[in-house]
Amino acid sequence: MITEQKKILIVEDDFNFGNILKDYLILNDYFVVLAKNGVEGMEKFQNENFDLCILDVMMPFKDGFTLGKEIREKSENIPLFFLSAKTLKEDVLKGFRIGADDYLTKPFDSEVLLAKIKVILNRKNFSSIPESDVYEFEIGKFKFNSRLRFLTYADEKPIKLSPKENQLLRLLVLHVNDLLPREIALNKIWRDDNYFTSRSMDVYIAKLRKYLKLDNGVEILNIHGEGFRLVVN
Amino acid sequence: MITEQKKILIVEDDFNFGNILKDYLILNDYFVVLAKNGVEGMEKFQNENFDLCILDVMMPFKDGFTLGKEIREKSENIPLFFLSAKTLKEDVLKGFRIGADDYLTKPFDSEVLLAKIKVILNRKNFSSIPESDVYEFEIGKFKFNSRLRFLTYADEKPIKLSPKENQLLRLLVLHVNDLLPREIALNKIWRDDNYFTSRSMDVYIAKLRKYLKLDNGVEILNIHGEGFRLVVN
DNA sequence: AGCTATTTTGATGAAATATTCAGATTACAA
DNA sequence: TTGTAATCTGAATATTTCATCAAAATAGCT
Repeated sequence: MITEQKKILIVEDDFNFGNILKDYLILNDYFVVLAKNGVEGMEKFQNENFDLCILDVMMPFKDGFTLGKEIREKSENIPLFFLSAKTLKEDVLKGFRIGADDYLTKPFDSEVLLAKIKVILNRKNFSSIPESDVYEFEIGKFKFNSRLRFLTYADEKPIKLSPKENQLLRLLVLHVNDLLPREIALNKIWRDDNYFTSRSMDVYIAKLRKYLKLDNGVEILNIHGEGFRLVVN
Repeated sequence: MITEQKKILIVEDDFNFGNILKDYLILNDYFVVLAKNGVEGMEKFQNENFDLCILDVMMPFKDGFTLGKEIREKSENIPLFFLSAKTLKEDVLKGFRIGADDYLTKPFDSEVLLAKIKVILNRKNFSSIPESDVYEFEIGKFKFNSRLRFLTYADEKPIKLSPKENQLLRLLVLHVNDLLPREIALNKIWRDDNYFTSRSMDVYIAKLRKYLKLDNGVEILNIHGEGFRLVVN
């Protein structure tokens, strides 16, 4: 499925509990990053792009509330759950005042947590239909629709692109006439940069070249050791 | 105050409890309507426009789950809370499966409920998007009424659609000629995205295709790995 | 309760897509 | 020029996703 896994940050100092939770969410098809304290949590949050954060409240050095507040300052919309053994009303309310979307008291049922995660991620999804995303391009005499995955030459009938072909062509177009570094493409499309993914990418470059041959003002050049370049004139 | 009061529907058969809750929310600047059973609740829901529904689960005649399901059929997006003394995991999960946004077990703290209400009503984009209540469509030579669940080809006698067929066709029409991502359809109609719901959706696509075959200017195309596309020319 | 319509589940095969491999060719650097 | 690494591309293989059918389960109705 091309629909990307949602990425969840868990910050939890209890190693065991954190890992169980992590495994459970992974099992349910989420991409999970586990940080074992507030400092590390903030670091990960800054460097990666998450769809949801789950924070333990009681942690040494930097507690969950403080971390939550910092996260809210950086991102006012990211869904935020607190986990805590503190069931005191005052703590719960504090969590919400900070901007939590929910506050789960330990022990909680993992399936219930999962249900809540789904609810909130779906809501976010629907509200932000990325209408602003560009998905129609011109490449010489081609028209390229990366949403419908069509590549159309003049009045010919559209060529259907596979997801990978489509993603790769889209990246090339976004860098048109400029270098698209191998590394970037591999990490974005294959989420990994190794010998095999690199070979795979070569195969897709070959396929795209075949399609683009229709217009000889368009070609994909290789920049040895660097990446590829889509040139249009 | 510039921001209009949000309108909340409470359905609760316990007269005392219902009124206390109502007064508390009014005190906190919400406009509140209290219905004392499921039937009355549905009636109010149909005739007025609410921003949030809070349903007691255990009620005579029509229980909260049933009511919740009916409300969800009418409105995919309206926030829905269940209140219940039933703390059993299975009940909670059932609530979420119906499409609840939260499930509060009695006794609960009113301030916590208030906090949760605020969170959900403040969620960006959500309070104000008027739900599309269009229900008459043309699909090539077909007329499609998603309220009556009829699909009519020219002057033939109308085909009755089942609820799921109807919902799916409606989503397709709303995205006509454009991609309807699997994920979106599954989350909206089945409230879950997994292997089995996905198989189920395929079955319904097949059914719809069979109906739509009458007009060969209309078809449902698959975009591999992405979703479906209703094309009309 | 018993009947009917609807929905889910599971299996199977087909189609589409992705990866891997092998043998060439090309680019680069010493 | 010569050796090595990088790239190219066709073809074989593997994997994922989709279509279809029929049985089982569920929900709705009288």
